[in-house]
Parts: sequence; C-alpha cells; structure tokens
Amino acid sequence: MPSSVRYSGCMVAESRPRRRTGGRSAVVLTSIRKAVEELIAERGSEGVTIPMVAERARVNHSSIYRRWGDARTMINDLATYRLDPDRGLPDTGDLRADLTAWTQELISHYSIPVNAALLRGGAAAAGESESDCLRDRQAEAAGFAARPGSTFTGDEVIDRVVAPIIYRAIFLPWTLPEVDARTYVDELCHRSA
Amino acid sequence: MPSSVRYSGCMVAESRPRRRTGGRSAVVLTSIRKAVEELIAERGSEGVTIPMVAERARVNHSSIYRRWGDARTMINDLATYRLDPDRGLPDTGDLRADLTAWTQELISHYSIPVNAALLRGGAAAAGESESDCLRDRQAEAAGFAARPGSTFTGDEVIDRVVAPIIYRAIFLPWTLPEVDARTYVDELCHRSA
DNA sequence: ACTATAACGCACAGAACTTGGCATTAAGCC
DNA sequence: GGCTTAATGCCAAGTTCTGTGCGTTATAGT
Repeated sequence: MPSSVRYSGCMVAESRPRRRTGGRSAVVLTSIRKAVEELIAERGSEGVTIPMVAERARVNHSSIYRRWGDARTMINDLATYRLDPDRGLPDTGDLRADLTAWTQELISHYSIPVNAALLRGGAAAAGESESDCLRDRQAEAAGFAARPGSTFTGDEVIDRVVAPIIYRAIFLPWTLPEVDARTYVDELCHRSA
Repeated sequence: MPSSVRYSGCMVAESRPRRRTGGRSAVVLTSIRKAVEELIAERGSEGVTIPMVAERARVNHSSIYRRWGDARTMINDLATYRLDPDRGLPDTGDLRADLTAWTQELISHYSIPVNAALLRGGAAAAGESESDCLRDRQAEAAGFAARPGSTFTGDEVIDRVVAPIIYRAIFLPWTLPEVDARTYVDELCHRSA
C-alpha cells in the first residue's frame, strides 16, 4: 500500500523511517476519510478543499497538506482503496458464477452515491502519472481472464463488463441499479463460446 | 444551446434580454476556449483556475466569473460543445457502416489528449444536476438505434460502443488508438442478429 | 518502561481566488 | 446613423487557500 502519501521525503535508501500507521494516525486518517466522503457526496469531487475537510474531520489542515499535498491527490488516494484490494475474490470453481458475483459486487459498490462521487474524482485525476483509482479493478479483471476455462481476455472483461458499469456510475448513476450483472457476463462468455 | 451560462439572471418571462453572441463576445469566448483547452491539457481538469485562464486568454477574469461562475461549470460547458452537435451524422443507408464511421469518429476525437482531458473534467462534474457533457453522444446513440433496420437499443449502443471508448479515454488513454471501431460495432450487431 | 522521532496541532505570513461597483465599449435593433 | 443596454475592462476589498517553522504528543521498537 504505497499510495501517494508524501510525508518524510526519505529518498536515500537507508532503512526507511518506519511509518506510524496505528493509534492516533489511524484515527486521524479514518476521520479524514469520513469527512472527504461526506463532502464529496454533498458537493462533488471538485469543490472539496483541504481546509473544508480539515474542519469537518476536526483535524488540523497542516496534517492533510503534509500527508497528501493537494486535494486531488488525496481524493484519488482515498478512492483507490475504497474497495479493499485484499478482500478476496469469489472462487467457487464455476468461472461464470464467480464473474457474475464479482460484477454484481461492482454494481452494488458504485450504486452507492459516495463511491460514485469518489470515482468521478478519480476520473478527474486519471490519465496523468500513476493515478488510476481503477487499477485494482483492472488487475482483478485480468485475474479472471487468466483462470483455467476462461475464453476471454482481460481487455474483453474491461470492455464488456467494467466499462459499462463505470460509464453508468459516472454519467448515468440513476441507471446503475437497473443493470443486470448476468447480462454482461453472459455476453462476455457467449461471444467466444 | 442553453448551456449553463449565467449572465443576466432574467427569470421574469417578459421578452428575454437578447444576448450578444457575436463580435467581441465571440472573440472573447474563442480566446477563453483556447486557453482552457491548453491549460487543461497541461495541468489536468482540476488545477485549472479562472484567473489562470483569464491571464492566458488576455481577458479580464471578472468576465469569466460573470459568464460561468466557477471553473467546474466553465469546463463542463466547454466540454459539452467540443464536438459540434450539429455536425451531421453519417447516413449512407448502410446502418452498420454509418455506425462504424461514427464510432471511429469518437475514437479519433478522444484520442486527442485535449479532448480526453476535457472529458475527465466533465466526468468530475457529472452526476449532479443537468451537467452531462456526453448527453449529445447519448442522443446520437439513441438516434442510430431508432433508424430502420436497427436490431439494437440505445442502451446497447451505450454499453457496447460508447462505454468502452469513454472508459479507455478516461482511464487508459494510451490504449485508445489501438481499439478497432469495427470490432465494437460487429459485436453490437451480431448479438441480436 | 525508555528512547528516538513520526505525526500532529498551532500560529502566522504570503499567495491566490472571489466578488462587486463603476466606467467604457460595442452588439443588436430600429 | 442613433439608441439601448449587454458585456467587457478595471480596480479595490474581502475571503479563502497554501505552505512553513516550532513546540508537543504519542507510536514503533528495544
């Protein structure tokens, strides 16, 4: 979990300065995350400023500036790890069923307004450098494509399953709860079957 | 072209105060548009401020504040009309060929970094209110679905053609020039053939 | 429990952004 | 051409954001 946190700019290789991730820091982080998610749901991904977050989180703004530097980086970082990359993927042996479950998980996740708003913030920061809040999702897609019995590529999972969901989450959020996971997965599998 | 321009807030119905769209105003608008596109390509959709645009466009910043109010609104407005809605769609009688041409047009358009960056800015502002910089694209998709001989719905055009392109334009821009318009269109048509 | 120091809070200064009043220019319409 | 007034330019606060030095707190490791 490197994220794009700045903090102590130790670039000399000698024994990294062992970060402090527990206790107070964890409380502060949780508090900030909550504030960001509330604000982003209220005001959209832009329009969220660091002083604003600091006030709601009851944290000093300098803590936020030191940790992320700017609002864009902060939002993108929080958006990236909103869906735990270590949560474990469905793996029952039935690839199509697993893929359908995963797809449904995506749909449910982005149907929640907060997550969709965070995604929009990530979209705004995408394209430049290493900021891609969907990289975990893309890795998961590639993982499914690599499983035995797969008849599709990772790119096809992106195009046929991930893209429609993300597109709707961003631009047509009210249509997302209506879409059917199975439809997407069936087409993905049919194509090459 | 209602856009979300503010200007004279005349809400009483009596004869609207006839806007001035030509001459100097047009020059100013063109200059602003150019500046926004340059800046957004350089610095991303966020990180573009109104004073910044004003300076590069050699326009007074108060003119921009009065016209749009804030950077988000401005960017979304400019992004919406980047692809002229009145440009005319291909219509040779061969639906599949027309659709392929349109798809290729989309791919080419969003392969240009400026347009992709504007799209990201639009994505950031999406979801709230009436701001959707892709509404024209969605209308065009529905138009194709409504043509005689069509075997698909507008939603299917969105899911199978538009979504993959937009997804890649936003999150995987370097992969966009590689995608093939025909592949998307073929799958859209095959499905229900 | 003890030590070193990562991370935080506080305060202040400098920069940047917003906003409105007022004067000037010129687009739209006879 | 002459009139009305939309739109711009200029300026001057007022507000908010950004960034840094310094002292304090309490986490990670022994």
